[in-house]
Amino acid sequence: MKNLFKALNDKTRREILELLKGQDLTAGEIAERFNISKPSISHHLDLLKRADLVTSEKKGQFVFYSLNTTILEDLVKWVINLKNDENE
Amino acid sequence: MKNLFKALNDKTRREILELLKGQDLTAGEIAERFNISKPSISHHLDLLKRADLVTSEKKGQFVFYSLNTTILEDLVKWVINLKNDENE
DNA sequence: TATATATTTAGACAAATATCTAAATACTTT
DNA sequence: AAAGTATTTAGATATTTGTCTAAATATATA
Repeated sequence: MKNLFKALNDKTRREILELLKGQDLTAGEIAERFNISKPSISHHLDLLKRADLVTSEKKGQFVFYSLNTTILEDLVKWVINLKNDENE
Repeated sequence: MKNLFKALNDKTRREILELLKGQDLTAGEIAERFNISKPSISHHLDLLKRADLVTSEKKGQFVFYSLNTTILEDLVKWVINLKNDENE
């Protein structure tokens, strides 16, 4: 959970996730969408990967990134637990 | 959303929310549960309040804090949106 | 093989963050 | 009114974080 909350606590990273919602993209394609250097984007992608929010696959010289939403189930569970037990 | 993600990105603050799940507590009672100074806890409570995750009410010299989970609905919506549109 | 393209790694730096102690503020009690 | 309790505010400091440029690595192509 620690890595998950950390990864989500950045606007750029959240926007990357939203970009990947529609399609898989290469690191370069992702970087194009932001006014941020490629190394910085690479760093954000690394954090997203550590949080298991994205997966990556190398194809030739490109690295394709994909959204992985299964991990978000844990977040929803955490929230629901907080809401449900509130009045017990 | 910015304040919400920020507030949740800290173990102590998440634990404060879990404490408040069962009952309202004063700032001092919350501080007792952690090996952290009262001013630091006060600061955490301030961040939680800014994120609208807790509300506070002064009663005499005490300040009671309560959990507010309604704001978490926004978080769940954000997650669900990310999950749902994934393959459209 | 040499050069170009894609991406990551390394190192530096400024800004943000979590923590502390000391002091200020607010309320209660003697 | 003075002293005690509860909480917050202020200011300092070490750590973490987001960003950059330069360099390294990996793959493709001429």
